[in-house]
This record gives sequence, structure tokens and C-alpha cells, in this order.
Amino acid sequence: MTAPSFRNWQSVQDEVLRRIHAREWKPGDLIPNEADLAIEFGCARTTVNRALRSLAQNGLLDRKRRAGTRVAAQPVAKATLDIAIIRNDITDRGQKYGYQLLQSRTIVPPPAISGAMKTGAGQPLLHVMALHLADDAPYALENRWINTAVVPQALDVKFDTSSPNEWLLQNVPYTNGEIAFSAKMASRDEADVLACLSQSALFKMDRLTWDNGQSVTKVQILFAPGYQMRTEL
Amino acid sequence: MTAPSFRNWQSVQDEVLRRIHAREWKPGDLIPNEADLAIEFGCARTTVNRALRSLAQNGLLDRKRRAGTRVAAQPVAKATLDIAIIRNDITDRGQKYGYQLLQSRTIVPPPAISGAMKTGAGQPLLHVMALHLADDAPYALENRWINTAVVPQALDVKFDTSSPNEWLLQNVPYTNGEIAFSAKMASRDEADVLACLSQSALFKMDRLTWDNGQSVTKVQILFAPGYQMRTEL
DNA sequence: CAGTGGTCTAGACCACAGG
DNA sequence: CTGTGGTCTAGACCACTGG
Repeated sequence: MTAPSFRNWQSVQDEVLRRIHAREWKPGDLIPNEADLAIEFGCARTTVNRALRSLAQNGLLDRKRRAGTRVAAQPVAKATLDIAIIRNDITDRGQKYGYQLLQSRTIVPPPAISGAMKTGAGQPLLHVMALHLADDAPYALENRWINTAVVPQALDVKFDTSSPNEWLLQNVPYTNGEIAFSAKMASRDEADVLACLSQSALFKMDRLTWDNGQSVTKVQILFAPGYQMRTEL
Repeated sequence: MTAPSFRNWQSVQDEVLRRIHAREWKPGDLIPNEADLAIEFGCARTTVNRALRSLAQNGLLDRKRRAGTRVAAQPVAKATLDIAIIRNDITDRGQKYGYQLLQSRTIVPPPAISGAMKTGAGQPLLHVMALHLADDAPYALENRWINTAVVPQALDVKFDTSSPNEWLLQNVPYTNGEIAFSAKMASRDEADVLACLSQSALFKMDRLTWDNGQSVTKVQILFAPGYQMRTEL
């Protein structure tokens, strides 16, 4: 049996996966270094590096300088969620997108908001509430605070035909952010807007984005009952 | 002003980010090709490639052969969730991990399960229910089906001291999987086990993993009220 | 200190898709 | 057909870190 040759990084990756899978390399095991693998696979070290780096990014390998590469003892599944603009979420599924502005005003936020956004306690922010609809049915309720000290252009935008979700993502860059998902029981008002029963279990997404240390916007999006966020592993 | 030199792919990435950020390159714009950027930045094309490839992976650029590289018009935020073993989730936060097996038996599953797992309608599966605790408080309820036709070793494991969550992740590889997050109102039984009020809003994770086209396991994990899944952007 | 992964380089060929 | 990104190569130096 002749040794198969591995001509590209994906086939190298496949072979490494096969060995992990077949338990030739067991969790916790140290695997050969890049140079040796390159010789064995008959390719350049760069190619092996690319394959192993990719696997490490997926959590299947642990790599450390000098210490070498090990098969992850406790694999951590990395699930990548694509958080798209809500309009696209809906139209991509072939549904009709609808939008309704519920409220838009500049007010002094409650302490919880100004605290999280690190804005001054008395500093007013733009507060927008809007409803997204799919095929005329309530889909998600957007409850957003915008730091107009950082994004003054937002004051000139009427969010009556397109949502702040859309406008901000397309027009305001950010350097980093935090996102959290949780479940929340619908309050009476929320149930009313989302046309569901009070006390329904709702899927909630909280996002806070920053631009070079200054908060840009903080948003809570409440999805109507039945919403699922899915992805592949 | 002398042109700064970019000696590594991260600094190239930073510069590209800066240009996008400063709107020198606007959403939808075609940016210069790799070769030109390499000349401008005074580095090898490989280095530019690495930087742009990374940005494309993060959803900030759209790249196509022949068509070139464009700034994403509708940026899609990619949030990477690390789905760790529940025990580690808890101990990493400095809490005490506890575990309790509620039930373990081999039975014929309801059609919804055998359908999703693509097992024969009458084929029995191993069904395990277990509770994870953090500092002695209920944390998550694991409701799992295991395809013993694919993982016969599971029959020899007593899940009385460590969970199937842990055992499977450490011992059974998979090739791919699906994962979904949603919200669910607690049934009376679930509320009982999780020591919360009936009708509480619970965060739910459903995972189904496959190994070369055969289902390995299907699990539903219900988290006690207050649970948040967080990540950075 | 020395072995490992991390990266850069210059050049090359290839695959794809727009015109 | 041709320009673009995608990738491979061989060699080199560097940065980190375990022993």
C-alpha cells in the first residue's frame, strides 16, 4: 500500500480528523510536530500549519509553542451564530418583512442603562422602540438606546420606515461588543405588542456595542414565541 | 510624512479596519486587489491575503474570485459561542459542580425523536435524564437520547456519577451537528426538578450530532431561570 | 537553552467567474 | 480570455516557553 499524498491543507485536515476520529490520536495525546507531519504528508510545513491552525480554531486541538500540539482533552464545541439584520433574517426565509415604529424620543435613561453604557447619569440618550413583522405577524420587539454623543447623525434619522437595527449596522461601525442570549417571561405590555399570551416564554438577545471605548448602542430584542436560533456545528 | 510599514498581517488587518471604519472604504466599495495592497503596504501578498481572509471570515469583507474584494454592505455579526462541558461551565465560574442521575433506561422513543434521529420507528434508544447543579442549586436539566446502535459502549456506562454530556463529548466523536437555542415555558415537572416556578421562562438548547450520516445523540438542555449565554463580538 | 509553533517572503501555479 | 483570489512551496527568522 502506497502512502497517499496530501496535496492541500484540507486533505491534511481531513487526515488529521480521521486519526482523531479513529482514536489513533486520543484526547490529550501529543501529536507529531509540524515539520515531521510535513515530511510524512509530503507537503510544505506551511500547509500542515494551515490545517492544524484551522483545527485549533475549531477547538479540536490545543497548540502551544514549545509544548507542541495536543488533541483537545475536553473538546469545546464552537458554534458560530450569524447575527444578520432582522429584515434579512425574514426575507431570507421567503417571508414578507414589515416594520412599525412604536416610539422614538430623547430621554434620560434609567441608571441600569447609563451604567452599562458608561454614559453620564444625567445624559440623555435616544430611545427607540420598534416592532419587526414577518408576514404581518409580530416577529421581534426592538428596544434600543443610542448614544447620541457618539452617533449624533442618529438624531437626523427618522426611524419610521426602517429600523435602527438596520441603520446602525449599515452606517455605524463598532470596534467590539458583547452579546447575550436568555429567556424572559413576557410582561403584559410585551405580550400585547407581540400578540402573544402574557407570561409566554420569549427568546431575548441583548447586545451592547462599543467604539474605541465608548458605548454606541444597547439593544434588547425580544422574539415572538416559537423563535429559534439555529446553527451548524 | 513617511509611509508607515506594515510588517505583519495583524497590522495590515488593523489598517484595513481603520479605513473601513473611517469610511475611506465604504460599505459596498471595491477595494484594491491583494497585489496592489501588498505593494502599498510593503509586504508580501501572502500577508495581505491572510489579513483579508480573516476579515472576510468575520463578515466584514466579501471576497470573490475575479470580482475582487468588497466591504460588506450588510455586515453580519458572527458571534462564536463556546459550548463547553457543563461541569466546566460551572467550575470555571468558581462554583461547585453537582450531578444527579434522574433516570436511565432503554426504550422505544416517541416518533418525533426517532424521526429527527432517523432511527427506525421501533428501534429502542438509551434515554437518560440528569440534573446538573451549581453550588447545590439546580442549574440545568439534561434530557438525552443516545443511539446505541452507533455507540454501543454507552450501554456499559453507568451515568450515576458523571453525565452523558461529559462522557459523550470526551469519548464519542462526531462529524457534524445542529444546534438550536430557544425559550420554553417550564412545565410543572420541569419546574419541580429545577426548583423554579411553573411557567418560568427557561433557556433551552437542542443539539443533535451525527457521525458520518448516522445520528449519535439528541439532547435537550433546559437551564434554570436566569441563565445567560454570553459572548464577545 | 533549544524545540516548538507563528509568521514572513518571493515566486509560482491554479480555479473560478466576469466580460 | 483574463484578472482575481486561493493556495502551495522552500526557506528563513522570530517569539514564546518548557525543561
